[in-house]
Amino acid sequence: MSSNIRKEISRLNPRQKEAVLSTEGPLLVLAGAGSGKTRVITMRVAHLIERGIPADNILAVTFTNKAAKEMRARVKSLLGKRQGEKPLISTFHSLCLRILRKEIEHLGYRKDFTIYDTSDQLSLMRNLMQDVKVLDKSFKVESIMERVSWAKNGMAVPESTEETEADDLGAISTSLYDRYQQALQAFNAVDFDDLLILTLKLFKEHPDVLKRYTEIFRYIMVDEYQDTNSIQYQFVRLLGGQDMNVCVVGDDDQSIYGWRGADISNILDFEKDFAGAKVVRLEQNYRSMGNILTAANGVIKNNTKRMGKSLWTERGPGPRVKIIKKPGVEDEAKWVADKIALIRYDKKRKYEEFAIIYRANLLSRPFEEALRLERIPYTVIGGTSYFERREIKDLASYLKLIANPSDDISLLRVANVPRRGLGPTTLERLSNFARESGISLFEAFKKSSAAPGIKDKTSALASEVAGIVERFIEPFSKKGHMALAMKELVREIGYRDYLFEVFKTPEVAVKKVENVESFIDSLAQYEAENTGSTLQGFLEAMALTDMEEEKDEKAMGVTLISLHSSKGLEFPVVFLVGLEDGILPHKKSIYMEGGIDEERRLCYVGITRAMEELYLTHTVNRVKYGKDEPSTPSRFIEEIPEVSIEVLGESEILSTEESETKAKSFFSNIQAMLGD
DNA sequence: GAATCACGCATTTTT
DNA sequence: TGCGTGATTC
Repeated sequence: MSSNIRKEISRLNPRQKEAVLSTEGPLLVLAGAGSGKTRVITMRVAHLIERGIPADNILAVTFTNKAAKEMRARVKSLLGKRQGEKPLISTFHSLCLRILRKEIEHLGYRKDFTIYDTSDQLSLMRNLMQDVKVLDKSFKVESIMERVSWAKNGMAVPESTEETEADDLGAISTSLYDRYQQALQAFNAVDFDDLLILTLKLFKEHPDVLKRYTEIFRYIMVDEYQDTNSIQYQFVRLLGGQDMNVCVVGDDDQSIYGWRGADISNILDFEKDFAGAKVVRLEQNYRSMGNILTAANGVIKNNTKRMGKSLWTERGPGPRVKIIKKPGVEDEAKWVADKIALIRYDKKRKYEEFAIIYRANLLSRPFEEALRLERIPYTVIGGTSYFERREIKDLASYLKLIANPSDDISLLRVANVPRRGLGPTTLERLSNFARESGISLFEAFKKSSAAPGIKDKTSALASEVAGIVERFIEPFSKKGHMALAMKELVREIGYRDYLFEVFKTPEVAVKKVENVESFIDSLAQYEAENTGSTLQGFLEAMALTDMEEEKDEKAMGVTLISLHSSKGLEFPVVFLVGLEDGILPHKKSIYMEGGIDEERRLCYVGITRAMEELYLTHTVNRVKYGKDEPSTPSRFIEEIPEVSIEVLGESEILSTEESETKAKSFFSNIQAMLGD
């Protein structure tokens, strides 16, 4: 049965094999783009199991659910008949949640805490700002929340922020930091940051607990190590224990999340930080043709702080990378659309084989228009296009409240949903009442008749809300009856009518009602799939995994995607568009320390998405916020070795390379015809 | 409470 | 330029 794995391993290249077989001690696998990284990780897991390591002692950590899911599937198929062996493959956040659910009482928290997602965080912060009366328009809740998050993660404020307001923003953020954290505790809630921070705290303050986990997770693997922040780094170190059988896999050249806390020095300093570490470089690329790799290597070698790596391939050089200059954005977009139509016809490619990749989502517009004009199907990935799921949030807040009545933020959210006459003034008064009496808002709702300034009628409404919540606690705790309870809840609060009342256009309202239905369905599905299903469990799954993720895979037509989201994907034909100074590198990054380097990595990520053909486009004039402004080609274009590129002028459609092959085939066709 | 207007803002994104 | 937000008005 395990010969299957051995056979698979024998097919690996020498470097890959080394990475798979080096199981003891710290190991850094520098996995270049397209070097078969996932293959190596999954095979390493399989190999450990085959070697007799109990699956329970193996942990693989990823950043996204998608990555975890894929890895699980691949390990499963590798293990063949030994599928009963299930190593833990999880995201950082789910792993920490798992640990906290068991251990958080060591830190003085309650076990049944609620998880606050980004929008909960923002509502909470908004409330706090109102309390402190810093509802100064000059500061966005988002920027304050961002600062607080940095502080929580022990991160220094980035150098570049404009000095003047930086101090004020900093001061306000620090003043809100404590209040925010206290509020979370009072609401029996933790945010995404806390999941990691508290677990780290737990390990630091309770060596006995840490010891238990180091004894369980004897072999650890971390994917996308270049994206780890300081907390995650410390977490990995601690969990590594004495043995330090820690294998981190990543690519410093693809570190593009510095702006949200990822610390590239984690991977750069790995050898120094983990004594006796071994480094394996995966440089053979199985994705791209030679010229594309030459271009990628040429660009990235201009970064100074890096481990050093050069991609190569056994495939031929392939066509050269084309550089296209167009007068304006419409010309650029039209050219790309035309080119796609042409290549599709000439080379019998599917639309799905093309991608248009840009630095910022707002650059997608002209391309969407050009594609629509030519009737070319496309899918835009990411951006704000995801529909506003207000209805889901509303209902989820009810559920959160039922699971945890101390959750003031959720109560505030649903108090007047559907509208029942509990306006801002009433909520303000009840909040004050709660604060002064040292009780939760929920308790205040129940005792609202005692609150100052609340009329009897209003008080009745408030206690009715509390009543609904209380009445549903029991039905939701009954095994296998949650979906039913949910339906009942929707009916009881008259949520459908509310949706039709709020959304004027019936089509929109119908859509919303459908979303509600599918939300109930997903709850039913959750119940069906999980034997020990609980409301808390469902809410967790909801917070930690995107319920909609399943359907984004069936992207149809040409893919339009940002550079960031394109990481990890590949396409036969890639158009990297808007390659101009100010866009890539982005003008805001220019003044940030290490900003240009990160932009260069972004460019590298873009280039390495292409398998066969790569087109880099830029314009002479670009419309920016309505105004036409002259643009300069990206400095990164100059860094591409000339041997690998061919520059097309403003009016050319075909490169000389392409004209030549076209001419050749034209002549051979003529000859064939004459021969007949 | 809804409709309208003026204003300001405008990378990148996952859990 | 175009969108989303918050204020203003009926």
